[in-house]
Amino acid sequence: MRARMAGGDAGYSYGEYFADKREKQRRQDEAARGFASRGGIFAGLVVYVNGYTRPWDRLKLHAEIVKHGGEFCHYMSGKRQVTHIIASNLTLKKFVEFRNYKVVSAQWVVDSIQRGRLLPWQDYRVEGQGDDQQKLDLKALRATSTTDCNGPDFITNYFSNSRLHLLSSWKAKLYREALIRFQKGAVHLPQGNDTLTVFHIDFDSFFAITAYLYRPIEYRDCEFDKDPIVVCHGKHNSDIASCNYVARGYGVKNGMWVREAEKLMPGGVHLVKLPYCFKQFRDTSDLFYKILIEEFKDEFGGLVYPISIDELLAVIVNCKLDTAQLCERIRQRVFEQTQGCSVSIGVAGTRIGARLALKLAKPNGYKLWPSPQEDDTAFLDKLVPSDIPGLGPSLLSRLHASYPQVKTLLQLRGLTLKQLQTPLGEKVGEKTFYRLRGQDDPESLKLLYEPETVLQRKTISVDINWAIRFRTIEQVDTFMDRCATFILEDNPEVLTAQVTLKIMQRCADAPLEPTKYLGMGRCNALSQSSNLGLPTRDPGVIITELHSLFRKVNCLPGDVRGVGVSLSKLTSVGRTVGHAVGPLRNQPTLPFLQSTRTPNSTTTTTPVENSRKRCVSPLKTLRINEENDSRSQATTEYQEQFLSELPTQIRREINREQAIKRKVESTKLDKIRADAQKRQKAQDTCKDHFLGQDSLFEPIKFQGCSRFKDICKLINKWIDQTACESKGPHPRDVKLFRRYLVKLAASNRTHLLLQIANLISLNLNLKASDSDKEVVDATRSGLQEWDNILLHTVVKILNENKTTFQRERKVKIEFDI
DNA sequence: CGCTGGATTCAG
DNA sequence: CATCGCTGAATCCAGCG
Repeated sequence: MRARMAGGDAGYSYGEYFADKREKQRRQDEAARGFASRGGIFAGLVVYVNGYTRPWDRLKLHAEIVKHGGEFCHYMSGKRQVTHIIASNLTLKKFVEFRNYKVVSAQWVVDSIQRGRLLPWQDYRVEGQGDDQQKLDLKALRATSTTDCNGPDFITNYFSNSRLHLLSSWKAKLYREALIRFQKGAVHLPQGNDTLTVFHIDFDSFFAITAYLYRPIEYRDCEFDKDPIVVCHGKHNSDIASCNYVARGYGVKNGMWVREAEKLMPGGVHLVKLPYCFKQFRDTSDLFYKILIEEFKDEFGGLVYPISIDELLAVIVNCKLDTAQLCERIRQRVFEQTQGCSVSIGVAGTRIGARLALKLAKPNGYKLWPSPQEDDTAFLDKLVPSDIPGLGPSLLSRLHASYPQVKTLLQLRGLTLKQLQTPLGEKVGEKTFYRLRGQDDPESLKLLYEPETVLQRKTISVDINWAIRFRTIEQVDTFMDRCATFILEDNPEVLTAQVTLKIMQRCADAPLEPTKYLGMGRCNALSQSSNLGLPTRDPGVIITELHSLFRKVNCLPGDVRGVGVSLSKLTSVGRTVGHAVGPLRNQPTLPFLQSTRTPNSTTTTTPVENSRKRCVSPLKTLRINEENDSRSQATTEYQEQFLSELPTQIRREINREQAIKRKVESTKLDKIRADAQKRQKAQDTCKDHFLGQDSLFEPIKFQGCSRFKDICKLINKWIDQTACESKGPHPRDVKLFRRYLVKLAASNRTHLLLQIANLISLNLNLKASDSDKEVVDATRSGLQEWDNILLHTVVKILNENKTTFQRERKVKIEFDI
């Protein structure tokens, strides 16, 4: 509207006028650039000039940039992808506005043209100007940037820059894809008496070569075969993700800090530090697998098993081909199609043989391991103990402590099985014993013979141990919520029955800020887990559990340096066979734990499924209320919602056997009391960590228990005992229970209250569906009594504390969007 | 003795 | 400016009934 008024000519707006002007200018630039200078030093750059500049002004800059192949941009429109901004000085406001751009002085253009190549822009970076107060404000504004773990986008942003997350998540992806390939059938798996030829194929310094091939223009001068090259984020305490073989020649190793690597450089040798290029890592890996899966399988009938982003096993059953020739062919194809990445290959009749042969083949070669009949001592002699898979730094040091004289691999092979097992443990000792003899153990053969079992994930988790800094417990809670949400969104099909929280706690004597920027420093790893009883993917249930677990580990928020959330005892919400996440090992026999069918099919919905859905629902109801119209929701309506989910209405399922089992298992109330007293005694003598002076909360006791988990167990036992009797719970016990709940509410621990409500609801649902038709009458009053307690005591107290409850929930809801 | 939960170790 | 120290599995071990 404003544009139309301003423009003199009706129908020709400001926007259109400038669009025309820009287009005209672009055509002029194109012409000025001419044919000869196409591809000049600024090719691919789009430059914007902000304000007054020197030594060249805007006009001169425009002319020169265009002349040398760059594009000139007159306006910072959001759509245009400006790569560089030229300015002499910036107000802080502008600096903030341009913080995601490369802001350089005009001198950068002058010098680049003079030197005939694009100089590193970082050397000409322009900073913002302002007084200290302004700078302080600015600092606060940056603090909320991508390295603030309390920001909403932290996890995503962190992971998109983490090589280790790339490795893990990529492996998960490869496993999923391979699982589908194997489940599709039509794959001829090896049989017990087949002869295998195993090809272990691996890129030579994958990240380094890829980062080199796709390096930014300012690094164009380095050479992969001459210069020591590493991939890293920073310049001092940054991990080296990958280094080329030239760097390895100077003693550089993956995982080393850049500062250490620099120290290894002889005088005059410059260590080239390339930035990551995550997209190309992924694309190159995709291409690698594509080449091997399609071409290799189609031509030679090979099976492909994933190992990692840059590594795989290819297996041919009863192979009659020339393996050396095959290796050359594979290597050549990968090299050509990736335009410069070399892979090495180890070949053997066993996995371990192929693995060891690969060690000898690297870099840029292939090696055939001798057959079992041949002598392998010459091969083993070229390897070192750390080349044996499974022997890492810790176990090697244990070995060294036990046998200081044993240095070489052959000496290691000289040890007996017993001698290996003493320092390494029974299993690892045995595996090592066989590996030293070129033999596979059943464990590692499982991937080849039963891939579906191995490729199936049994736990899923998120771990973040960098940039973790909290001040308040609310921040910890929020962060755990985000972790849980991240996992659930990443695994849309899974249900979990166990959640584990791992906290990295700063060692008491470790400095508040470690050497590494935002690193975790020296820490204790603390973990706690909790069984949920029934598989669920309700964020509310999982989040509440995590809050409770964090309080249990008893770590001050300020000392948290890492957070890990892990879900285990997984099942699938799955529909049919062939799903990525299927039912897993040792499934409990309760009908609830079996995968359900498509939920919206009314004709096939059984009472069992009904009750399962209801089991998880009370919390959901609460959530929906809160999210939709929490303010206007009347208490009565709120209770009605809850009431509609109560088990009395679904007490239709007949399961005599389970009802009997439960009765047999249920214990006497006296025994429960005795247990509680015993625990009380134990607590009086031995100070529980939860009761320590540093405890975040004053402990609240119920029946002599203060640990929330014990209390939950106690409540379950109490229900087990009294719900199936005609009398129901004793009024005095109910009174005590009520008193406990009120205390919980009064101390703002609404999440625990919620957990108890959920726990009782789950238990009652279970009872209701277990009840035999004949005992319904006898059990009705006990169950009804418990329904009453749930509704009129637990939920009532929840309602009375809705304000705190909402405050607590509100934080969570933000992340559910 | 077998089971469970927590800690440690490794690989890539 | 730093900097992006993940994740799943196997194993071990203490404590329990």
